Amino acid sequence: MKKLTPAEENYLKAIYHLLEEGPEKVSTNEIASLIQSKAASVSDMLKRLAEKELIYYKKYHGVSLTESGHKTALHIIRRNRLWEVFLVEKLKFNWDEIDTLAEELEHVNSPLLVRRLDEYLGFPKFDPHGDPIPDEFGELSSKPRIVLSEVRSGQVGKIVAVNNSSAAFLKYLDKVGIYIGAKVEVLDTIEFDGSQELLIDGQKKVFVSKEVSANIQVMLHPG
Amino acid sequence: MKKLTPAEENYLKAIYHLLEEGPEKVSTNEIASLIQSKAASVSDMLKRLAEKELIYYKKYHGVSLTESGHKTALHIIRRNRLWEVFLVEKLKFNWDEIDTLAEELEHVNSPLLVRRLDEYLGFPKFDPHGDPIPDEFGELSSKPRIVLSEVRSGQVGKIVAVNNSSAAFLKYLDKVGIYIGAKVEVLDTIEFDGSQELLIDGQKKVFVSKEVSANIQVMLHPG
DNA sequence: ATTTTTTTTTAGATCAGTCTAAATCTTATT
DNA sequence: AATAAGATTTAGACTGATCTAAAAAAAAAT
Repeated sequence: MKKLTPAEENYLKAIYHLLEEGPEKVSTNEIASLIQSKAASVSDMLKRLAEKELIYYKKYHGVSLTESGHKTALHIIRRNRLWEVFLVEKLKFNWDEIDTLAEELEHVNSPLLVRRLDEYLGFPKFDPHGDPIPDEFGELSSKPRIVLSEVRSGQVGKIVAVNNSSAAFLKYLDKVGIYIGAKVEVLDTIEFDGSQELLIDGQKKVFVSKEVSANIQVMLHPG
Repeated sequence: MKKLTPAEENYLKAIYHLLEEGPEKVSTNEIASLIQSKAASVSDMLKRLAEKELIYYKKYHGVSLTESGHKTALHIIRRNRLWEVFLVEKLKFNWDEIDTLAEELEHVNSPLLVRRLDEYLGFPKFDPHGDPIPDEFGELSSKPRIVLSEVRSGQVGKIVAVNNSSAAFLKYLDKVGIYIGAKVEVLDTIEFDGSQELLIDGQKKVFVSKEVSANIQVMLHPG
């Protein structure tokens, strides 16, 4: 486990996030578009990451993470999300201002610093976006929460939290029958605007905009 | 005031620190030895910094900071020292563990982040080493404190604080006649081990080890 | 005032990271 | 199955940052 450059860390993180969406391979172009670079640059980097045994890479056939790459990605994500908590909880940033800052802070790689920060923040389990924070061993301590807008059609989950507690928002949820603990199935996602058709508790169908679904946290495969 | 690379920031900071020692020009070799690189690398970088009008640079004749370079250096130092305070005050690091971490954190350059951090820390005026923290405008809010071990022979100052408040340390200071407010002149510094011969209040001569003098803060040119 | 020593700069390489443009491989279409 | 379309990789170039070795300039010593 040698030290990685910030660029290498960013690629790993991107691959992890793309794999999170479901597929077991991600393509060069997908990575390029996510990290806003060009396919040629990605190709280059993939060779380096493969050499370090952080990814499985077969030319022209996409990549996936090795055990080591997966663990490393989770450590990077851990740092990122702990800093996000710090920025929001301690420095009073809004949760929409923290992404670029956390992206920079996450590359300061000192296990001791991360441990102390974690402790200082009270060992938070979720970041301000509702995403889970991996523990010191790269383990997600609980079933991952996911934002409803990122749940794919056909998947079923349970609503566990909202990211926006304004009166207007909560009143709206109440009106359409969405509440914490409700079972929710995504029936359809409109690609054009990201809006979704939902089935609440197996009975009521509702249509919600992406602005709404992006503020609702879901736990997949509820018991 | 465009964004600088971490390397550029490190060079600026190094030049600033060397100029702080008194001279109005610093040499390529001095910089190289401070930042642990080679003269050739420094030469290269100096060209770039001169191009950006951060330093005055005349080949073979050393460098000094321009107004803009000076201000920039102070901003970098501000970030560095605020993070040092954070690491010690909030994350409970010892003041000897923070240097490399602060070196990395200082390169995250976001004015808003720095302002919020400053506020969160209660607008500290000195870092854990006793060095002053420049304000938002790059101004040192008070006469700079300096650690006694860094005072050169011949200079005179006033003792203003100690960094170590252990009973054993304070008892020792008392015994040799060192106290807060005492006038101190550095008569001699032994290069071998950094120990110093001091003249306290123009009367008493004492010999102190570097471990001792590194824990004593002095204000130069007392009134 | 030469010569020697030291310091500094240049020249030329290397590495990481990126790009554009061209070549190559895969996949979809006919 | 041949070809066109699309994705991916290579080739070659550039920037930033570094290095070693050689050349050049300044300072010190004779």
